[in-house]
Amino acid sequence: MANGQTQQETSEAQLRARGLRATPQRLSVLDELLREPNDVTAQQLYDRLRKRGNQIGMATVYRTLDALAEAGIIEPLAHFRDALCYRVCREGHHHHLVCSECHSIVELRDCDLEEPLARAAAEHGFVATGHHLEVVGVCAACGG
Amino acid sequence: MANGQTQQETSEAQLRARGLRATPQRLSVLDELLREPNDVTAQQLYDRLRKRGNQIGMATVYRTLDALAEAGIIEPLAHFRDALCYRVCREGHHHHLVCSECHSIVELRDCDLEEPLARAAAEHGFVATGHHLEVVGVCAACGG
DNA sequence: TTTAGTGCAAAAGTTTTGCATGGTC
DNA sequence: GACCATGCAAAACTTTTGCACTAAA
Repeated sequence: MANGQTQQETSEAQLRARGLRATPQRLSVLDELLREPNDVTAQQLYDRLRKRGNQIGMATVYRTLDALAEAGIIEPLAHFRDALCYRVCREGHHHHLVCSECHSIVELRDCDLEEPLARAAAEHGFVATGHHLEVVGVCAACGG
Repeated sequence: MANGQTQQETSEAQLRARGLRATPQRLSVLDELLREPNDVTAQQLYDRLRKRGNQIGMATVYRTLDALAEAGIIEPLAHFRDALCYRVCREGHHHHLVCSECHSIVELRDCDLEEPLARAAAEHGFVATGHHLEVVGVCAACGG
């Protein structure tokens, strides 16, 4: 990491900064999310953590994901009908390019929709608080 | 309607055009969706239909929603974590402005993202097949 | 008459909750 | 030591499925 901190120290600091206790379970969930570039479901996380030998319960996975999402450390994404997915928030606002075949994800940077959308929202009496843009397509590996 | 057809006739034609049988249940689901400007869940639809005296089972509501969505007559939207929502497809591609308080929806027309997004996707080896843009905000009624 | 669609009830899957226990600050 | 977090099991929900029955074409 940039200044010599281990990733774990960073995660701990991140949790404490939001008033959350840095428990082993939370750190392992965050750790697992950090090594996963794509979205994962609570069930997938649970399975991977157990496979890695982590002692954690399903309910804790859900409660942890809720807490992390509330703290803005991860984001919940609901693009697939079966279950809610989560992924860590990388720096900055960005959008996703999702493969409809394999669910792999590419980040699209440089979002310049903020202003025009805020204006469009205002025209309808809304105060825009955010937006989600998701481009669906077929990736090269899947025959795009 | 434009040419003297009743709405029911239109719905029937719409179903038949997709090779679906025009059953009373399907027509009532479509009818209920047509009078609802915002997204509704399967459960909400079921409740309203029963309250209106319609004889329909929950499984049929789900199967009907699947069939209508597959036929492109309605669209499934997954912005809330609790359940999948559906709404009829109005003409043309457009986006939604959703109130995070009351879930009410305003349509945003004039989407000019098609080309730039296709280009951005191509840069990552994707063939873009579509996109979803959703602006979240607080509507006037909810104190926006 | 053929075949798709329906209803019911049971099942599958996801997410939440109650409560006693344990760990963090 | 106070209080938050965890684990387990049970519950609550959403959605799917099997199967016999009904109705659309």
